[in-house]
Amino acid sequence: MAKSPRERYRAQVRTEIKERAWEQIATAGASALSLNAIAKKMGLSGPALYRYYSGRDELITELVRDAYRSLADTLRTAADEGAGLAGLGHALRAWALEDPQRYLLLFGTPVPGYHAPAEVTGIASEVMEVLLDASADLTADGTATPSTPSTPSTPFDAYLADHRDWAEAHPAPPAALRLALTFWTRLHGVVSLEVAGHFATMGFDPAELFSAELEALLPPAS
Amino acid sequence: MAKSPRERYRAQVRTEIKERAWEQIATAGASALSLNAIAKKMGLSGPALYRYYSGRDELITELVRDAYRSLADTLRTAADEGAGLAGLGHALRAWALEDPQRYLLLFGTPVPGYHAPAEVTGIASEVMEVLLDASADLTADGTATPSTPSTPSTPFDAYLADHRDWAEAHPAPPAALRLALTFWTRLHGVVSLEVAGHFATMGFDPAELFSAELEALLPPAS
DNA sequence: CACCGGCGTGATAACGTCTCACGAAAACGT
DNA sequence: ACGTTTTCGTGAGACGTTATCACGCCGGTG
Repeated sequence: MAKSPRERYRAQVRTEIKERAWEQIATAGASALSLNAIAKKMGLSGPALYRYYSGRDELITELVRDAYRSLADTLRTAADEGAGLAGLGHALRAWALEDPQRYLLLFGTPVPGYHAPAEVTGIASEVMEVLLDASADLTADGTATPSTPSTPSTPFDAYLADHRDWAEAHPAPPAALRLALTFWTRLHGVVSLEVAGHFATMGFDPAELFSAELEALLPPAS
Repeated sequence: MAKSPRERYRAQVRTEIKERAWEQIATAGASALSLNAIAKKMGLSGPALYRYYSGRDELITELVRDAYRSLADTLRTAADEGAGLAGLGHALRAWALEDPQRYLLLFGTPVPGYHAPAEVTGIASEVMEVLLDASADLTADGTATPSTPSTPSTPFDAYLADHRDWAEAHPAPPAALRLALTFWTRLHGVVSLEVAGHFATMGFDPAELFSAELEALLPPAS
C-alpha cells in the first residue's frame, strides 16, 4: 500500500490543483475555470498542469465526481443521524448554499463543451438511493395502509412503477418513487432559483419558501 | 417617425447580429457566445461588431431582454386565448423546449462575468403579472369562498401577504401569490432539469412528470 | 553512483475579447 | 452638384485562454 514518493507527490499536487479550482469556481463560476490562473496561483507556469490533468475536461470531471461524493456523503450522514426526508431537504439546501457554484456545477446549466462521462452516474445514483430510502420510510410507516396511503396515489404513480430505471432494484413502492422524484425537482426548483439570485429583489426570504415547499411535500406531521 | 437610412441600416445589422447570436447560443450555449464567430459568419471582421454593440455584455443584455419579451408575449397570448394556469404551464414548457438554451439564459446558471441591469426586471415582472392574473382567476372562481378556498391556506400564505414586493400592486389574494410562486418554482424544477438533460438516462418521459406536477399544483378540476 | 523517467519551462499555435489608428464610403448641408 | 462630416469596415496589436511541443534539470531507482 505504501506508494512511491513520486506518486505521493503527484497525488498531493492533484489535490492542491482541485482546491484552487474550487476557490476559482466559487468566485467566478464553473465555466470561467482557468488552468492558467490555477498554475499562476500555485507558483508554476501554464503547461505544468497538463502533467496532472490531461485538460480542462478531466479536471471538471474530477470536480463533478467530488461534488457528487460530497453531496452523497452529506445526505447519507444526515440520514444515518436519524434525519427524515425533511432533514434531508434542509441538509440539501445547506449543502447548496455552502457553495452555490458547486451546486450549479452539478444541477445547473451544463458546461459548454463538457459532457459528463458515464462514470459519475454511479455516484449520482447513490444520492438518489438515500432519497429513496427516506421516501420509502415515510410512505411505509405511520398511517400508510393500502387503503389510506399517507400520500394519495396518482396515475403518475402507476406510470412510474413501469418506468423506474433510475431506481434500479430499490424496493420502494410507487408512491415512494414519486415522492423522491418530486422531492428532488421541487426543492431543486427553489434552490436553483435562489442560488442563481432570482429571488434577490423579490422581497421575501427564500428559506421561508423552501420550508413551505418542503412541508407541502411531506405527509401531515401529526 | 421615418428614420434616417443610417438608422434603418444600423437597426437591421443589429437584428442580424442577434439572429446569429441566437443560432450560436442554441447550439453551443450562452457562455460560449463569440462575437468573432458571429462577425465571420456575417462576412465581416471582428472589430466591426463593436460599432453595433459595445461588447459581449451589451449583446447578452439585449438577448436577455428579447427572451423575456418572447416569454411574456407567449404567456400573454396563451392567457388571452383563454388558457388557464394549466395552459400557461404547458405554454411555458413548450417555450422552454423550443430553445432550451434560451430558457437557460434566463433561468439557468448566471453567465460568468455578466450581471443583468435593472432594466430587464420590468419585463420579468410582466411575466409574473400574467401568472398572477391566472392564479387569481383560479383562486377566486368556482368553489372559492372564504370558508372553503380552493387551495388550503398555509402559514406561508400569511408570510407572503406581508412580503409581496414582487407582486407590486397586483390585486391578488395571498393564496394566489403562493400559487403563482410555487407554479414558477415547481415547473422550473422539472423544466430546468429536463433541458439540462438530467432525466435523459432515467427511463421516464419528462412530459409525464411535468403534467403530474402541474395537476398536483392545481385545485381539483371537478 | 550512474542512470533515466518524471517534472517544469519557454516557445508556439489557434482562438477569444477588445482598443486603436487609418482609409473608404455614404449621407448631409450648402 | 459639390465639399464636409459623420459613420463604417479593416488591419494591427495587446492580452487572455487552452493545449502541444522540444528541451533541461533534478531526484528517486537500481
